Amino acid sequence: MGSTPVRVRFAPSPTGFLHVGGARTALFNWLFARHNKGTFVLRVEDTDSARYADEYVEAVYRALRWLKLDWDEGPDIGGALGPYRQRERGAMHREVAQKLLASGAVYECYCGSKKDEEAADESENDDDSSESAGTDGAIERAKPVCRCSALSDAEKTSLRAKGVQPALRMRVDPQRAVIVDDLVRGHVEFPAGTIGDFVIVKSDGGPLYNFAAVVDDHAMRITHVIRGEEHLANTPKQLLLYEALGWEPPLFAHIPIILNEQRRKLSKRDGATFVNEYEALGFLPDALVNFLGLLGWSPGGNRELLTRAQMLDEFTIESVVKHPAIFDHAKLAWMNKEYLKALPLDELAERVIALLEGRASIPDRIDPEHVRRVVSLLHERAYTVAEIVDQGAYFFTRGAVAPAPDALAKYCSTPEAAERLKEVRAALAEAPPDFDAPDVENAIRGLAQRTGRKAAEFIHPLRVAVTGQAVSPGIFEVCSILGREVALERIDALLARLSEQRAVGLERSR
RNA sequence: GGCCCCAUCGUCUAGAGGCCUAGGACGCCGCCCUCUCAAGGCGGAGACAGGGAUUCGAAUUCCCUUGGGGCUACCA
Repeated sequence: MGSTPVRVRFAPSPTGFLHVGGARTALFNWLFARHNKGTFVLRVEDTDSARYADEYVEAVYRALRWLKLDWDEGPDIGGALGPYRQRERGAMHREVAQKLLASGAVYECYCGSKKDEEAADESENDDDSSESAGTDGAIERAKPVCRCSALSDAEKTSLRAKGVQPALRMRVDPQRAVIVDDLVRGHVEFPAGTIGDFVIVKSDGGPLYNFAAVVDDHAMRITHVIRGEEHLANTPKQLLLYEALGWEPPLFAHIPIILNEQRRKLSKRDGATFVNEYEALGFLPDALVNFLGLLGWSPGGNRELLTRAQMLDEFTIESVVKHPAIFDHAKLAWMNKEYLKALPLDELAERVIALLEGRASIPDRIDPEHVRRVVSLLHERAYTVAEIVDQGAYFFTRGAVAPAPDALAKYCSTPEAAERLKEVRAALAEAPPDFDAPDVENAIRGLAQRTGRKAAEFIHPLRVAVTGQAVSPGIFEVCSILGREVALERIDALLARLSEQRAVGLERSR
């Protein structure tokens, strides 16, 4: 088909942990590359020294690896078109900048940063507010015109003598228009007048995003730039650069942004937003990938649960939707639950143990065989691995459990409940030595039959006794897994507590 | 403010002029099962933002309005 092999890149800026939005962008790039048998490049955009932190580069690798999105070229593994860390590409950036300066496409600008300007502004004027509208003063403020393009050589040298270092500014013809033919958005036209002469190299010599991205994408022979929609407005600037350089631009695909429940760009305040947080909460990477893949893309039809292979097989840019998507935690949770249910018990048990072992105080009952049995009961009741650990806390320790107040109130508030519990205790004490689930069941059902009561009358207090909670998996299995010794011990503990409470209650009512 | 993008159930989406009295999934509600909770089964409520135009026919095309979002840095 296409004569040129596909090359795409994911170019995160390591100023924080990998965001789910970034992960989704990485995923789409990866899917596109793999679907087209192309190359997936990882490039680290670390030119903003103010915000960049080295540890975050590692965090990005880690998150990507956890998601199993493998890259073919990158800072860690190298590649023919490196280096893949933007700050190591300074020489090339400078060279291209010089070329642009020599051709007259850019000019030196001595205005100083906008920040300085604003600071100066604030100290003077203000308060002429609204009424100056309509005059061209208002227009000028909206899009300040830089006059440096008209500076004479003499003026430049004198400025430089004063120690003013110039930035490099792109000359943009305000009359023209720039057209972006986007793979997902179609034909988009930008009046260049609204772009203005933009800076490509800071006065300290550092390249700016739009410039560095163009130079690097070209050098790395990127064929398709797949990135978030927030970059759509940057694209005309980059296209202008390609044009000035005489380079053929890549194809662009701007994928919809991910919003929070408030319809805002996802931010830290929206609960978990970083990939590593999902890892820590016990989400499964395949589930996250499945969920993220369906945010802004659909294979068509009614399928929801897709394997990586299926996604990879069917992914096309054309089927990416245009509208933003809200990150729905409830649906992710459901999806994770589905993956949890499908996960082999051994593997789930390993994950549970890993989580348990990471706890400050490691519980005393986490041998693999035992955990496997526990997990077989809990794996279809929990949304995350972390939930299994929490819900099953009473399984991982031999000691007594503190009953939850609501459970106590619901099932153990009457003297009858204590009576039933005593009877259960006796019945369980006499159950067959294997103490497997049917043994427990027979013991309790038999007891119910003998006494003419409903099994539930025995089961509920028993559940509170052995789990401390009003809800749990089937009680017969729970007791069996816990073992007779632990079960009886916990029943005794509750019984003791109940009679104590009763004594206090009588005391009070006196 | 300016420029740009977007617009189907609460949410993710299917839908590329008649197949749509708009389908699926999550969530929600009810019933069944049942020792509680899940799981499972069955059923239910729930959307084409509004207005024009084109057409025999519009969720699907065009225009306007409204609404939402993004960008507007010597950040990326």
